Amino acid sequence: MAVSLNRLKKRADFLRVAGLRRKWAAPGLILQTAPSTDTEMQADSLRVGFTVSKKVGNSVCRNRARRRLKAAVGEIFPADATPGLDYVVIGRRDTLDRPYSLLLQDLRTALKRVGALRAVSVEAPKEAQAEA
RNA sequence: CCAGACGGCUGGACGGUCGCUCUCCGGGUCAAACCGGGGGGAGGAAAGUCCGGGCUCCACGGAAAUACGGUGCCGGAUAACGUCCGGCGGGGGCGACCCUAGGGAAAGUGCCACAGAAAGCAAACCGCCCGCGCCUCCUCGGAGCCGCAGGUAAGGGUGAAAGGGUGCGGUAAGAGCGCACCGCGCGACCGGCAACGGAAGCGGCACGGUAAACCCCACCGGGAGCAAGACCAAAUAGGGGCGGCACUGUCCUUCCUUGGAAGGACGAAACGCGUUUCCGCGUCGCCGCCCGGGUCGGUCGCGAGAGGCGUCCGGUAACGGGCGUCCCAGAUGAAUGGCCGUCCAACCCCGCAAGGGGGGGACAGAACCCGGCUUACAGGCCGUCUGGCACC
RNA sequence: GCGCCCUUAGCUCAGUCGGAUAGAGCAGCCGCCUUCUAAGCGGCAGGUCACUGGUUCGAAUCCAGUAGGGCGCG
Repeated sequence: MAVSLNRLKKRADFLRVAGLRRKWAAPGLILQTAPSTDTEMQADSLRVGFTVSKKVGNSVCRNRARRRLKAAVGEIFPADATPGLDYVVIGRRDTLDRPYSLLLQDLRTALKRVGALRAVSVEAPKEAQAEA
């Protein structure tokens, strides 16, 4: 079943997700997660935010990196990401040149290593919460 | 054909698939959400934010002045400009053409290091020369050393710059002292709207440079910026009003009908929490409705414009005018794309060549809008012109 | 959107209302001292003064334009 995606927009949310330090750095991207604080959110939805800093390049490069990440998230998250969490995807310099198939793999492994991959069953989020 | 100068245009193409945003139509809904279909969707620089405007708010009696900042040959264009066009002066190039912050230094002040005698008003270090004095030599005419008083700016030397240059005359030596030419200053008059150009004649020549040093003169500038500004408006906590329920004691003040109402102070009680007594903490009415300020959020501002294209007319041109035609991005953690395929260029390699292989698009992303400037940029195309070579 | 500042040796900074050799400390190299090292002493080298133009006789300094970096306000 698919999950509906919402956008993370507040600076405070980004800081909160980064502050939990639950992250995985893949060659093409970095993924951070945290339990969502949005109580009104529905059970089958999640929130994603994107960060591409000036280290990546000028505005054309940053825009392109963010669009590729958006496309990758739109392809993978509805089926494979655990709902009820907030995610932050951070672009790197290699996001621009990395082949798209590898970028998708990066996102899957990042979801797995961060403990938010739905295909690994329901155990993973509990472990993650226990660690936190 | 080679080399070069100037101006303009362009800034990959096609297809598949999955998406985003705005809008229109149809369906759907109380209204939305949503579904289907059609259409629009980054740039010449969107950039830097260096100027000029529109727009909005604030301030202000029209405004002027001071301070501060800016501009700075002349004329024109323009809403305006530090922009553009045309012209002038100066410099560079064989040339097409290019560069040029280019007002005022006799309004005043400052500075011109080192070197040099002297650096801004004339002055005189080594020199040169006349005269006088002393001494020496002597072919008895003079020559030389030293000193004193003067005359000089030719020569030497310093410097970025030393108060016109060259030649002839002249003189004790010299000197615009005189003359010729060149330069310089003033300049009647002529041409030009002007900047400026030409120029008879006059002047023996003075008035160094620096204003991107202070400054003077002329002109321009009120301040802030779409996060401007306007509107709608949640939860929570304050403020105000109305109504209902509850309302224990003492004291004080005020008002009115034995009693009650309003406000204030004090303590207690009550209620809630900590299991209870004790003790501690919290509450001083509670509930409902309405009003106002205001935050998150949302809507407007927000794209028909100093607009694009075509054509005609005026103007050397910048530009202006008439007519016709078109509607051409509107996001807000921020859309305009992700992926795949084919092809055409740059570029690299092999080859004398035809060709073959690799490779993969430059700079760069709207944020209220417009006019410029500046900066970045793989390349491609077009036009005008200059110099040279060859041929007719 | 608006306002301001900085760039000088490998590093941290002087010099910034113009004047000819651009300085200081640390670091580096050489020598002295010491059994050796550190410290100390003496010496040496090291600079397109961010870049490009311009003004001036003369520019790190003044002016203009770029590039990079930093700060502040809403």
